Amino acid sequence: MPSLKIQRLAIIEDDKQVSEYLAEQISMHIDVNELLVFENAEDALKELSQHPADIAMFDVQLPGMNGIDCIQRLKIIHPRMQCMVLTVYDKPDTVFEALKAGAISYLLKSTPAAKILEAIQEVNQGGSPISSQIARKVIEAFTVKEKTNDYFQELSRREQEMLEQLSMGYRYKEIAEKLFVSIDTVRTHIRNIYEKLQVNSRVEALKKTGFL
Amino acid sequence: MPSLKIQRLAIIEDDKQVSEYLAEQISMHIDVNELLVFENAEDALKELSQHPADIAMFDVQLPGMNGIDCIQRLKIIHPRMQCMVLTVYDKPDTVFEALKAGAISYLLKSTPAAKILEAIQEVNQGGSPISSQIARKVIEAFTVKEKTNDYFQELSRREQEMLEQLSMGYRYKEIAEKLFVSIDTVRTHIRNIYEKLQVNSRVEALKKTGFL
DNA sequence: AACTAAATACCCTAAAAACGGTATTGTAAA
DNA sequence: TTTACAATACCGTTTTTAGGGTATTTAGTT
Repeated sequence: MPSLKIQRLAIIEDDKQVSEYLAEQISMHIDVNELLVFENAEDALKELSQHPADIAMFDVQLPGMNGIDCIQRLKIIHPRMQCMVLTVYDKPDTVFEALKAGAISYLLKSTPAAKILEAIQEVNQGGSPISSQIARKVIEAFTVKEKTNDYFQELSRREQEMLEQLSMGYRYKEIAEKLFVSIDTVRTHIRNIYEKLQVNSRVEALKKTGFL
Repeated sequence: MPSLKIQRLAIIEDDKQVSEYLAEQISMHIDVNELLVFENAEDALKELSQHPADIAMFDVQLPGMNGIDCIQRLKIIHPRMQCMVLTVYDKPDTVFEALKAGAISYLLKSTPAAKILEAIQEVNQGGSPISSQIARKVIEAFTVKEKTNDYFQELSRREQEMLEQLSMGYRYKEIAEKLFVSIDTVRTHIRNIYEKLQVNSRVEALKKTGFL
């Protein structure tokens, strides 16, 4: 793997043994200009808000603010900062929270050092290394989520058109004009859509059919 | 990694060079009882429907039926069969189709042999190895909730929360209850959101902030 | 100390959406 | 041919949203 240079890399980890070992391994094997180590999320947030790192590796459990909340805040300010999570927690909730917060990599601490170094390189090259146990959880959640789009198929052609118009933010009156029907026809179609989808508002209908 | 025994492993690949090389590598390094090689999806489907494998590795592009359709059919009959995809395609659509069909692993053919062998072991142990480039696409699709949208950033923290609630399909009354404020407060926030975003309906607001 | 933005809350009105029933026409399937 | 459904349309009523104005409190900034 070609080792691209990394400008600034940050480690946020309260266990000094871990952070020191990581820092040592990283500086030995990876070409990093600046290597920052923070012992808590607050310090990291303060510094990285001002001067973002290219890559930041977070522990989840930290004294005070946890790593995930810290990622969330930092990603708002610096969306291009690549945040990795390195933790002992493999609970699905924690994983999804981290990914939702903007983490691009999720590794378990049981991962051998060589793999972690490899993962840093992969992140630097636009990859998204995830422990395979974690990946399974993500995929399982993903497949469940994607299946719901069958609802759209159950609607009639005209109903699908109506829903598309709704997704574009038009009002009943506007839809009626665009599709050359009366406003009551639009009403009826949408009522039937809600009935079929078992919802009672536009946003719910759009959610259920995958528009949202 | 402890090498658990694999009873039946199948390779579905039309390029004989690839399949022979894979078979050789696998039989050299992994403890497999039966190693089956199929040159097309039809043959694999016929045999594996009757006698499923523990793990099956599919190429996507095959003469006749493609690997993904084959996985889909097989997973209906044998849900516990672990299907891996090994392909040159990293198009998001192909990846999602494969995962939706029930594939539990998605690797690029550029992956070195050692990694592929490792991946087989991981699948055998309940993991879900995915090339890190692929993982990024999955994660990005999974976290469509990218709040890096400029308009979204212009809103205050509370306004962002309100918008999130709207995106979940809640009514003002429900939002008020959930966030422990009066319905009038919700109204005011949403009025201010519309003002800032220059829109005049929920769906427009959700579109503009990237929720839709 | 004055200013500002954010969060809270109340008032009112008009427009839009949701929910209900019913009916006609055409077309396609049983 | 009867049934079923899709698409059209009209009649209601109630609830929800959108819009406007105004005001208080708190926290942060100048």
